[in-house]
Amino acid sequence: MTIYDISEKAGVSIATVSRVLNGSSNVSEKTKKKVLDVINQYEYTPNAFARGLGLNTMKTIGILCPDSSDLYLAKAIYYIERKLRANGYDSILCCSGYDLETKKSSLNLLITKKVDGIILVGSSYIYEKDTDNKYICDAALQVPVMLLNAALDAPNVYSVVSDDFTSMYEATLQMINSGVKDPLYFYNSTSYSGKKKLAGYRAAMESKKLLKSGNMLQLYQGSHEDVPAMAEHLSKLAAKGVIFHGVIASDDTMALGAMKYAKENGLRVPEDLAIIGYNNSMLTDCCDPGLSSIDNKLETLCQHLITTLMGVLNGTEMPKQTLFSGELIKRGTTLD
Amino acid sequence: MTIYDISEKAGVSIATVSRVLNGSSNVSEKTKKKVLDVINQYEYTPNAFARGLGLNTMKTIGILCPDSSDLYLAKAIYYIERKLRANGYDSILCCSGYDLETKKSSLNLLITKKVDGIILVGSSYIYEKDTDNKYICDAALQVPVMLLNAALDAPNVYSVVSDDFTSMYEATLQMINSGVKDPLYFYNSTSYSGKKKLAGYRAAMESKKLLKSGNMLQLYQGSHEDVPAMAEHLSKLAAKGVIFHGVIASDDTMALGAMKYAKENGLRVPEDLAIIGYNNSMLTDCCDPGLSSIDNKLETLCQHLITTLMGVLNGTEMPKQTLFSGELIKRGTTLD
DNA sequence: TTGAAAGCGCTAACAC
DNA sequence: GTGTTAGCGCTTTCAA
Repeated sequence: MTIYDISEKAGVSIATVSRVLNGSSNVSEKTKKKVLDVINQYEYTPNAFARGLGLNTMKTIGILCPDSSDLYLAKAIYYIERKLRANGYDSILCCSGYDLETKKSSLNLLITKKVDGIILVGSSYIYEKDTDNKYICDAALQVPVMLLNAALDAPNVYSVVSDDFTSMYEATLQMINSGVKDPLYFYNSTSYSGKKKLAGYRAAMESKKLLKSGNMLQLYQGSHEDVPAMAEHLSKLAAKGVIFHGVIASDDTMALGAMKYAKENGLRVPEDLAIIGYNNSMLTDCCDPGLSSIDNKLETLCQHLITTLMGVLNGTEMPKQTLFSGELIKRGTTLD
Repeated sequence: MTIYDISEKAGVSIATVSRVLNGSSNVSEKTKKKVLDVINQYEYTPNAFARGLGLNTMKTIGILCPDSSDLYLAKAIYYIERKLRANGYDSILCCSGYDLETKKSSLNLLITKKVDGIILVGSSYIYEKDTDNKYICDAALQVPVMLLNAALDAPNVYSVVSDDFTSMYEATLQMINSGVKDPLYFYNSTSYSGKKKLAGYRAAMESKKLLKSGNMLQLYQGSHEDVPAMAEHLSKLAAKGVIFHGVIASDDTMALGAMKYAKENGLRVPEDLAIIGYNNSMLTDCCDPGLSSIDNKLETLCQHLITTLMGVLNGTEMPKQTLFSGELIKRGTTLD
């Protein structure tokens, strides 16, 4: 069933059918009804490819993320997909992995598919070296590129980020002020946002003249989901004689690693070991006591990102970068 | 830049360019190189819409799931997306929610987009009443429909399921045999697979003549991620005088609810309360002791589902339904 | 208010 | 081994 069939059965031209289909005003009520009746009768739907070819768009946005099964990224994808759909856009999902090369090829693939815009989910897409970020600038030559939780100053690239520096800075201060003078920073990523968080911790510690040893900065490099391995990392550290009465983790999973370490070593939480996580995910309620964690307002970020993207696609001038602040949600793993 | 531009610059016809593009053998090495050089020089990529229009396919599969942020579904989507891509297919992700009406419209949307096949992720798409499943049969009139963890006997519908009945049956027996004579079944879904699990529990209990009260079947109806509410559900139950020394949960999150209940009520796990979860997710390592859980081989299921879909798309005869068995992974929350 | 016709960029059948 | 040409189904300008 094509537009020709409908036009024939309705006794009008294909142009008129097209007008009805696209809600053009220049059609008499009478013809409109006639056409609509035929369309409904035959349950006709226009061919999306032909329409795409004519309009040069299929109203589709490419979502690129390193790993859609990651708790945090999955949540982001969920929000983004829903909000895109509410704006009449579809989303092509593409998991790129964490390698620069596979990221590049995934991004190119998306471009090839003629998406109207691209959303890079997570901070891992931005690299330290400018030359490593060129692949994003290249993509932005074709379609607008949106960054969630990462920032890059380049034409046609828009960034929506959480103020990880300040969140971490304040969380660290709060822990120090509650009496923990030796909080350890436990992280697993040196991505764009990873660096901001680390800097926030450092700044807080240095403002109190408490950063005395590099041992307080612990980079865990195993699997992002392997809680026992995280716990073991801390156990080994303690066995080496490093002393800490608090852990500030770069995400909730890492914080659970600290929880497990505490349990295994007979430490009371928060009295012997205070813990703060990041992301305020469902994991915060999965342990006992509940995990204090930083809420970085993911849904707000996603909402804003989509709003910005829609504006850009409409040709409206939009802010190149937007920053939202986070908030520490206190549960049972912090003192005070 | 179109195929015409390339053909002109290379001094050949568009048919030849098309042949080179599609790896047709009937092109001399010399012309091939000539064309390829021009293509590379101008970084030409064919227009996907035009190709889609001609071939009537964009090699895209629609993935429908109720909630892509759900731990289990997110994992499934991840596997599916990767395996599709490995087979040269893209995926359009669409979150439908849990309502029948929104499921219907999401499914139709996907059809409208002319996807080559549709994957329904999770058992919530299948209803008790046959008439409620008609929307799936309708969709299957257009494109093959794959069901993950649900089954429906209809033309052009293919099902890949985990043997939840047997898994639950054996898990229950194992708990009974370890000495727990009053395990409670704690569930939150009456979906296709939810029913299978429940039936497995019942069968095991009845085989041992242990199912004495409906109180042993506890349906929790709150948020799927609200662990404290789950714990509270059990606390209230215990307060009412219902006695149980084991909990078999329909997923790991529910099991964590039981863990929290135990903690809050000073019960030792597994001595006073044995617990078994389902899905063998990352949550199993998020608590102390580690959660015993049923591994339903999600990656295997997904792999098989994609293989089947690819076969169907190639016109190969494929099994309409495939069943995989699960396995109880014992950790610290079970006796014996 | 309506219709005719020219693209949109590609594939594939057919001719040479 | 290569070129010609007829679609694929729609949108949109231009005439009427």
